[in-house]
Amino acid sequence: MPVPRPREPAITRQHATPKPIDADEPWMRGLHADTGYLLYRLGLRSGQLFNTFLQESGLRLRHYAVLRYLAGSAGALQRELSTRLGYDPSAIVGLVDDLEKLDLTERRPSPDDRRSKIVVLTEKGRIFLRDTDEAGRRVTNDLLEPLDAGERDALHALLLRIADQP
Amino acid sequence: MPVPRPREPAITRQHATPKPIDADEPWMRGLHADTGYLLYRLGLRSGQLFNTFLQESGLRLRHYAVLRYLAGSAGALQRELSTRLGYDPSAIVGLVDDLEKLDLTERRPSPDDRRSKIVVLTEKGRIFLRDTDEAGRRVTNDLLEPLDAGERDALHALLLRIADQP
DNA sequence: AGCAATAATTGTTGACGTCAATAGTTGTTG
DNA sequence: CAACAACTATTGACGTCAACAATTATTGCT
Repeated sequence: MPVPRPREPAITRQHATPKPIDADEPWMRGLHADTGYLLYRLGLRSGQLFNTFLQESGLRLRHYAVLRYLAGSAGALQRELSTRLGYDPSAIVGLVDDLEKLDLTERRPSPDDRRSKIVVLTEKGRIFLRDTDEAGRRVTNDLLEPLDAGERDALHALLLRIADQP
Repeated sequence: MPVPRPREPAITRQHATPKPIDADEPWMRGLHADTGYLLYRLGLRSGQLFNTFLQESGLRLRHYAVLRYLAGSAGALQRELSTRLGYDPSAIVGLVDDLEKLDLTERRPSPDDRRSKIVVLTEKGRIFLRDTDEAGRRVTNDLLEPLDAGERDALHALLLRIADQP
């Protein structure tokens, strides 16, 4: 017996005035009319590319996110990783476990708070990041192939502005 | 007994020359140093935003993608949806099932091939797209808040160039 | 007629997000 | 200072969902 897949989909708003549909309205112009949705779609593609190049090392994008963050901060509480990367605290546990098993990171006790643990990159972790960085850049180059150098910089700058709001 | 979580992560490449690590190398500059990864991250955020506004109608982003695509093509084989949207054929089945249950789309038999089915937007589907379009634009406006109108256009143009490669 | 290729579909498996519960630790406050 | 609330990391359970393999019906090739 087929269980209903999402929890009972239903259209809430009903329209009193069923205006005629105009095929030239902006919302009718195909998949990529909206910047936000376009961004989502490209993000998917980028993520998939990164995943394929990462999988040869046995890690996934989530692990990479942790490593990447640690590269910029030289030590972070797990709590910090959770909030900054947007993963559940319980997810961080497993990720750091995996990284630790590979000697890419290390858990150190916090001096001022015995509850917290500080996750730091090991030397091996830094080497790993350096080595995979080239592969990552190749993926990005592939993705941004239609743009020239100046356009890529412009894009990066614009994206950074969007990313840097809390 | 704790089962190993991913299938045994392992670093393949080993380095013979352990060069010293320079903290100013580009790959050490934190999370958003790479455009591709930054794109992935923003895509995630954008997707989450879209999902929250969609969830009031019981649909998710994938459903929206199908509707959006159909809006631009006036009828598509499921196979076509699969390849163009990048979802597995088996995923399309469920998505179209859901949309059909809401009378937003309709499966019609293909005249020349009895294996294929043509998915088309119903009138209700078009109305749904029109109604949700405004909400979608609000989401995008929110996301692109730090950019002015000209910059948004520039960003959209750049992203389109990237998206329009096969 | 026989056989490979294709479209939609089903089933299965593993990852993932969410939520609740716990142990150890800290800070607060009555 | 003792009781209690808040917080950190962790574990466990549950439902959802996406990727992959296998199946069925149909088509095209030869």
